[in-house]
Amino acid sequence: MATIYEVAALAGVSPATVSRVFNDMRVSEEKTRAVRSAAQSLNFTPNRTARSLRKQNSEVIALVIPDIENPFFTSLARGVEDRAQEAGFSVVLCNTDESTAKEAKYLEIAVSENMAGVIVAPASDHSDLKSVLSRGKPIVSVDRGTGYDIDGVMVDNRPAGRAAATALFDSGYQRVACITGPLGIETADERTRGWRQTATQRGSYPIDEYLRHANHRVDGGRAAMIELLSMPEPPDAVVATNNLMGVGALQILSEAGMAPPSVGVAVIGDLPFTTLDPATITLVHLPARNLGIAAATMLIERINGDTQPPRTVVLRNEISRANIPAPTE
Amino acid sequence: MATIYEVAALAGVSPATVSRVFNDMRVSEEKTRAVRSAAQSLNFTPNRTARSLRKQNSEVIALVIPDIENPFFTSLARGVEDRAQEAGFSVVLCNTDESTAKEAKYLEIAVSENMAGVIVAPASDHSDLKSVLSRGKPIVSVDRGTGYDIDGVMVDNRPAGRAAATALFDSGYQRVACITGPLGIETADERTRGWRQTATQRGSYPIDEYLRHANHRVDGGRAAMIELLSMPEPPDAVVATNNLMGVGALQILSEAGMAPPSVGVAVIGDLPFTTLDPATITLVHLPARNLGIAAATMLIERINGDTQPPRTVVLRNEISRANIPAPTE
DNA sequence: TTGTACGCGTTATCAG
DNA sequence: CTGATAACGCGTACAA
Repeated sequence: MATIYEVAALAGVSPATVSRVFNDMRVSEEKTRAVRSAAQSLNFTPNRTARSLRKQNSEVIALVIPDIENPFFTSLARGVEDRAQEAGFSVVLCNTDESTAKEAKYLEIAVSENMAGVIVAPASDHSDLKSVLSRGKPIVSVDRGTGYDIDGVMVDNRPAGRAAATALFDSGYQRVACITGPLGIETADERTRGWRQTATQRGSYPIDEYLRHANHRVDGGRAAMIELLSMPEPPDAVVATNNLMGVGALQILSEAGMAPPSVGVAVIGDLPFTTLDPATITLVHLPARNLGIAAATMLIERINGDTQPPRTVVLRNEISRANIPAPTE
Repeated sequence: MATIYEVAALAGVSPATVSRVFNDMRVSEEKTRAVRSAAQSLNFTPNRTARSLRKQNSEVIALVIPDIENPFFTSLARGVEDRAQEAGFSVVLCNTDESTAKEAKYLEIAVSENMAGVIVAPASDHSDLKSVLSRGKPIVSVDRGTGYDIDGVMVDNRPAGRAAATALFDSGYQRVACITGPLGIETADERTRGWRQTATQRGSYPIDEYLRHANHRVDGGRAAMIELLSMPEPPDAVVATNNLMGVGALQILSEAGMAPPSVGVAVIGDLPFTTLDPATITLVHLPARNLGIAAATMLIERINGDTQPPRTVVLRNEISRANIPAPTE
């Protein structure tokens, strides 16, 4: 691996001049050409580690997410990437697998690798961001809150929960259950509250018996749906507070021959890889990609020196509502 | 951000000793404690950039993939991560968006950030890996070949194409079309050859008229399926050579009221987020996660100094065959 | 415009 | 076992 010294020697200039060529500083035409051709023939590339050590920063931003197998987060990642590319940043993804330990490790890596900044979708509401904050690195949270006073971009979760439940009641369903995520994950908790609010208003059944906590994946949704179906008086509709659990619930219903609209289903999030008839199911769309774009935009502003007080931006979500009457009992 | 010097000063030892403490070298009990508590109170963490510059390597491996929104690759990523974690490596993901330019950039970053090695699922069959190879960095390719003589792990693509087509003919379908990826992507080309072989043997129709090239995503599958359906004599079955195009084809068929088994569908790859009845559709399962595990295993061997000649391992895939007779015409 | 020389934070070498 | 010191490869005052 060639260094600027070797390039300098070959080009007959000083190392500093080589450095200048690769940093767009004033260098005469002539020497520039000499340096470039020398670099070419040695196939030299500036060593980012050294550069980063010297300049105390780099052009890459870290995106830390809890589940890389969830299309919601990959879509968010695309948003971040697209925005970052425009601004000349590269982005590396770190998957925490919903573990605050792995999360802490990746955050640690991000700062000690001198990355320009980090965007984190926290694994839980007690994620530890101190390693980043104490170093004054720019950071913004997406999707979930953190308990720290930092930039963040979220969706309005409670209204999403309300919208999902309301759509189901409006269609004529009577007992609307809810499959939600683990306790301590803000998005799940808030969506659940939204569901509970409207269920309390519009339903006349023991609401909290129809609430199930599951892991945020397909198998969680499956297990919860099975439980619900085995109740003495099963629900006739269900709200899933994220996409994957929605898929799980739908799978179980399909396998039981109770696919919508036989049992009503509303999902908060998108189902990009299904072949379902969109008319039979209520989707509360989450703007995952825009979440990523917004987060990247804020982060880049901070990296460029923006110093205003922390902001939280809330993106609206839109419902694509099924208008299927529930089957009369 | 504290340095070993500050820690050393506070602990009353030399910087070298601090370094030794953080590298598990022989240091007396006493000084070790002093250093640790000093480090604690300064909340010091070794600077990875400096360490990496000095040691000329790091503990992170780069995984470069063409489409982070494709569940096949995220599943592969999980395999890589799980294996890497065990061995004490962290992995960062880089999304090339099927662009050899972005790919080259990320490979460049990987080497110039002194990463331990890279696993790449090449964006095309003329991907440029020179930046990595010329530096002697360990590298292994997954899923797709490269034209370089390096370690690789693949699936047996042609048999997969044959299996998909065969299952459809066996079910009684007559005109089996094929929706495949862009030319120049080895996996797609090979699977197409497999389809063509059996179609030539078992079909009596102008085979190549029933071949469509599409991008590797859902919209590609949709567009291709629409084209096929608008033929004067449409196919009565179709092979999709990857998961996303399969989803696209299925969406169009569902929307047209021609869902399987009305029109036969075989997909090479898995459909993790569908709610389809698995019995109506033929899946040639691809061991994405195992691909990742195998690749990571090989890479780590190289990182640890293994120096045998490059190997290619081929993973078998298994068919989950639908046994639905085609509707009689 | 160009060159010299120092430092970014660590680890490795060499004495002690 | 411990300490001083020289790299690792680059960017940037400072001087010319």
